[in-house]
Amino acid sequence: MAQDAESAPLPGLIRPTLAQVASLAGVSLKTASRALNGEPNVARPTRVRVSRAADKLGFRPNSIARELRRGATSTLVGLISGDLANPFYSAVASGVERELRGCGLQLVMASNDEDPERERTLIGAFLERRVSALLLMSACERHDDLALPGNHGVPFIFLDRRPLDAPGDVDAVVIDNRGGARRAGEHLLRTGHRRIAVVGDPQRYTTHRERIEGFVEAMTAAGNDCWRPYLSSAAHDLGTAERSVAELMRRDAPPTAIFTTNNRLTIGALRALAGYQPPPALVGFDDFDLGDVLGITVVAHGCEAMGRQAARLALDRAGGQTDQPRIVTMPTQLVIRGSGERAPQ
Amino acid sequence: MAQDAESAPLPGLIRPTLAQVASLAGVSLKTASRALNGEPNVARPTRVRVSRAADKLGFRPNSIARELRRGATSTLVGLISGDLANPFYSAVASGVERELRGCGLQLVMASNDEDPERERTLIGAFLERRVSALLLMSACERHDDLALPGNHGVPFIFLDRRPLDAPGDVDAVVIDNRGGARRAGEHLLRTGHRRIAVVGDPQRYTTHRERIEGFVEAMTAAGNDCWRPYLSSAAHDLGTAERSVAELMRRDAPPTAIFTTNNRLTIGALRALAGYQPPPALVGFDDFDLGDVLGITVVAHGCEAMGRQAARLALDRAGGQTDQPRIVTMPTQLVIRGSGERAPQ
DNA sequence: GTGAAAGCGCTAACAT
DNA sequence: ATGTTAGCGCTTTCAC
Repeated sequence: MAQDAESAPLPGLIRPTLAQVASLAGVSLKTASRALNGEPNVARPTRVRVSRAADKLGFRPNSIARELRRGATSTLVGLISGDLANPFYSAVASGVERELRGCGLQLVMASNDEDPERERTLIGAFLERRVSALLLMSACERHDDLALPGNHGVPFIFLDRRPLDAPGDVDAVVIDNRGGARRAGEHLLRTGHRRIAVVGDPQRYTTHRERIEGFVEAMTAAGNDCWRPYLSSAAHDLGTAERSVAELMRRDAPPTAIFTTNNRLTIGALRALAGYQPPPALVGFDDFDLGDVLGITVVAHGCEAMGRQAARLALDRAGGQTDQPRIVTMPTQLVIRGSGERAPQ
Repeated sequence: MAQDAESAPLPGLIRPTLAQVASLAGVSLKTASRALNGEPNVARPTRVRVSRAADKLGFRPNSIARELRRGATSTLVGLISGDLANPFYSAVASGVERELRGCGLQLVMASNDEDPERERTLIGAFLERRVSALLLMSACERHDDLALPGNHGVPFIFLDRRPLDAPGDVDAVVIDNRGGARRAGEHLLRTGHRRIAVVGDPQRYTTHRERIEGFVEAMTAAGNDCWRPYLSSAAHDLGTAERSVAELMRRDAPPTAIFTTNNRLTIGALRALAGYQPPPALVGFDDFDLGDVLGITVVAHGCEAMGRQAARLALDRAGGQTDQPRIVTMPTQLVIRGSGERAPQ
C-alpha cells in the first residue's frame, strides 16, 4: 500500500514539490511548471524528462498553492442544504454536482440542520474558502447575510427557498409552488371533495406557505371554505406529520382528502393512514420513491434539473456575468396515480 | 445587496487583505493576525482597533493562504460515492458530514457514476487539493490506486465496499453482508420457502456478491438447492431489478420468495410485484423509506452510523494515528414486517 | 526555448 | 506587547 514507505516513490511523508521535480529533471522551476501544465514553448525532450521526474517522485501539483497564486477564488462551489439525508436535497445536490464537474469545479456541502445560526457560520466558512459561488437552500427567512461585509462579489444563488426580503434582487431557482398546489387543490375539488386537510408548516418554510396559498387560491375560487378547520400547520417533518394526520382522522368529521406540502410529510401521512380502509384521498407535493407503486397522486417537479439550473446560474455569475438577477421557476406536473382520485367517503 | 457596490463596505470587488486591515488599524501585519486569531499577547485596545478595522473593510481571512502556509493538508475531507442521488449514499454522506463538522472540517463530494476511470480522475483531483482524508465508496475492484504515486500519506478509508486486493491492509467500514444475508435466507427457509429467488449483480458489486454468498450459506446449511434456477444476477439498478423480477414471476414455477440485495433492487421488485395478489414473500437488504408502511421485511443497518464511523477513522488517521488498519463491520438487524413471513403459495 | 525574480495572503520564528 | 523577516508551492512577468 502507498501508506507504507515500501511502495511509495520516496520514503516518508514529505510531499515532493515542483522545485524538486525541476532539480531532478535538471531544469528550472518555471520550465517544469510549463512542461507539466502542457504550456507551449517546451522542447519535446525536456517535457519528457520533466514528466519522468514527476512520476518518479510521485509529484502532485498542490492546488492550494496554485489557487492562492492564481487569484481570488477557488475551484470550489459551496452548497448549503437543510439536511443531506433528505432525498429531495440529495437529488438537487446530485444535479448540482453533475453540472459543475463539466467545468472542473467541485462541490463542498454542508447541512444547516435548519438552524440559522449554523447557516451563518457555514456561509462564513465558505466565504473564507473563497468558493466561486454559494448555493443556498437557506434556513433563514431574512438575508441581511447578503449585505454581510466580506461577501465581496461571491455570487449567492438561492435554491428552493427564495429570500423574503429581496425577492427580485438575487438569483434564485424555485419551484412553481403556488401553481402546483393550486392544481392539486382544483384536482381534489373536481373529485368532489370539500373537507380537505392541508398539512404543512407555513411558519417554518416559505415553500409550505406558498403551497398553502396556492391551495387556498383554488378553494377560494371554488367558494369552498371547508379546508379551514383542517389546516394542520405544525407539521414540519415525518413524525409531526404522522401525528397531525392521525389527529385529523380521529375527529368526528374527518377530512375526506389530504394535501401534504412536501415529500416527508406525505410519507408521514402514509404512515398515519396505514390502518384506514379506504383511506382518505391524498395528494402530495414532491414525488418520491415508490410513489408509483403505492399509487400516490403527486405534484412532481425535476429536482436534479433544479440543481443543474442553479449550478448553471452560479457558473454564469462566477464567470463574471453581471446582468439582472434571474429567478428561474421550475414547472410542476400533477401526476395522477389513484390516491388523489378517490371519491369522498 | 452586497453584490452591489452600494452597501459593500468598500466599492469594487477587491478583497481586503490582512495587510490592509493592519495598516488601517495602524499596527503591523502580525499584530493584526494575532488579534483576529484570538492569540494571546495583544493589548485590549489594540485588539478592538483591529477588529473594527476588519469589520470596516469587510475583511475575511483567506483560508487558501492560511492552508498553504500552515502546511501540507487542507481542512477538507473528500468523499467519493456511486451516486449521490441514491438515498443510501446520501444517508452515509450525511453521517460523514455530521461527524466532520465537530472538528471544523468540511466535506467535498463527488459521484463516480460507477465509472472507475472517472473515479481515478476524482481521486487525483482530491489529492491535489490536499484533502486530509479520502473516503471511498469505490467503483473499482482492484486498488492499485493506493500505490499510486502521489498519494503520500493521505489516508484512504474504504466505505461500504472493501477493496479486494488488500483486504486486511486498509481502513474500511463495511456492513456485515454475509451475516445479514444469511439470516435473511434462514428466515425465509423457516417460513417454509424452498423456491427462493435472489436478485442482485455479483459481477458488478462485491457487496452483492457477499450478500449472495451469505444467502447461499443458509441454503446450503439447510440442504436446499432450489434457489439455483432463480438466481437473477444481472440486476444492478431499479429498472433491471424490475425486469428481472417480472421475468421470474412469468415462469411456470415462479419463486415463492424473493431476496433482493439492496434498496434499489427491493424497490424495483416492488414495482414488478405490484400486480400480484398475493405477492411472493420478500426480504430486502437495506431498509428504506416506507418500508414500514408497506410492511417489507428487511435486513437493516445504520447508514448514518456507518458514515460517522468512517469519518472517525479518517480523523484518527489524519491526526497521525499509524497503528494497524482497522476494518469496522456494521451489524445488521432483520426487521420483521410481514412481507418476509408470507407462507409459500 | 528557458530561466530568475517577484509575490499571491497568510503564519511561524525570531527579534525587540 | 508588538514588529520584522522569511517562506509555504506555485504562477506571472520579464529577461535572455
